Amino acid sequence: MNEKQLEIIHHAEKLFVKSGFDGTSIRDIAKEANVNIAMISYYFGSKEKLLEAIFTYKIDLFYAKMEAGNIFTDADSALQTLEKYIKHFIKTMNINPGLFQFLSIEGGIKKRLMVSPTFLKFKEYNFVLLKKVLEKGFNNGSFFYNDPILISATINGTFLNFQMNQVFLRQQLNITSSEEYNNYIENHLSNHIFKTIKVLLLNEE
Amino acid sequence: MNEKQLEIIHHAEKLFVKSGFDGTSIRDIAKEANVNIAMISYYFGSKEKLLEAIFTYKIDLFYAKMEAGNIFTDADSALQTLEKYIKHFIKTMNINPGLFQFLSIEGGIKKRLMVSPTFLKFKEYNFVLLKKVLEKGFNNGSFFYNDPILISATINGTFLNFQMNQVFLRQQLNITSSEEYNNYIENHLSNHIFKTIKVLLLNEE
DNA sequence: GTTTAAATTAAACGATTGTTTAATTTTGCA
DNA sequence: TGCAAAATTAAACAATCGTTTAATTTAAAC
Repeated sequence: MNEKQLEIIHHAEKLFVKSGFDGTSIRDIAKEANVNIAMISYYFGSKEKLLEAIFTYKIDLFYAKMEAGNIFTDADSALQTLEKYIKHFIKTMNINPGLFQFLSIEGGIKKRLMVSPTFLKFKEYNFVLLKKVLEKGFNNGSFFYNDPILISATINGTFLNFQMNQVFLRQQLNITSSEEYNNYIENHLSNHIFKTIKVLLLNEE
Repeated sequence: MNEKQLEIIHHAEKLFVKSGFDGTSIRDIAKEANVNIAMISYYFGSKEKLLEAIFTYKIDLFYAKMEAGNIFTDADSALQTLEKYIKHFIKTMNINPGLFQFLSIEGGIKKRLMVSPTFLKFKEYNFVLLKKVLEKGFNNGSFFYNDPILISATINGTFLNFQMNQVFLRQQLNITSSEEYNNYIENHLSNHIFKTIKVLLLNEE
């Protein structure tokens, strides 16, 4: 991918996050990326193909960053691995603030199932990874709540809530800058999610 | 509101949930609701005003249903009130499956801040209600995790995740019908969310 | 039964949509 | 330098968008 294509992807993503796929026009993107309207069809084929290209590009970057995290270390306890996973996941996802929200919305739109395969694979990847993270704890008997589906729903959902609810939450938290908000997510929210899952897993009853 | 207006609202909501606001045309709505295109402008003024009307209509219904729940009973413990709240919230919200997702997406779209006041009030309402639910437990010293913002993020987020992730989750859970899925949400998911918040609140460390 | 207002319709409005065309410029290689 | 391929452009394409118009039908009030 050349520089111009990356420029298009970058600005298209920004606009898609802000206004949604259907709420963003090719001309909006062309203007923002400072390219001719025809260049988008020229490089990507169509608006939908551009969406797909953004999906695969961003998701591949995510995969690479996640692998680079080296979450699994034999010396770590199951709980330590879980903490590493949650914090690394949020940090990695938060490199592009709003991306997770965008992926979730557009990947979930029922009328646009065309992009879903890439997104389903992405969800599958995260789910399999989480199951692997939880495995050790279940096997050695230190984790008691064996339901990866509900656990992943809570991790992803809580994080997603902080992206979709930004206006309200920033108001409540009295946070004015985006940087401060992202810091809150990577620190306080990370800790909250980890603690929540931790007490859930360790509770014996 | 007369019968025809309700018909428009009903079908517009259905289509908005499926395809998003920008992904749904006035003609789509008119066709589905079996009315002339001009009737929408005639009754609601514009497409955006229709969106606003759906917001207020559905949210007002939600308020009424929530109040009818009579969550607060002096005889109940703080934990029992919390359980009632979570289960009643999900049951009420799930009367219109996908509505919470739709409200979250369209109410959060940054370029459409015009509808936000209604939605911000709705969030405020839910937040204040949850704070009231948690109050007793904090006051009598039985709850130890005093952070309503993060707690509400986990409750709402986990529930939202089950709406946005429907395709993937139904595949994982091997659920084929929508009814079965909604039952799962109102039973298993409700229990999961309650248990998660419960152990989080009761943990002393 | 007549009158007045409300409801409903088909048609047209200009603006915007995603995409394509055909012409021109730039680039990289022989 | 000359040439073929790639990149870039402005313009036009038909389709669709939300909205309005003006004419007609239906309903309600007197």
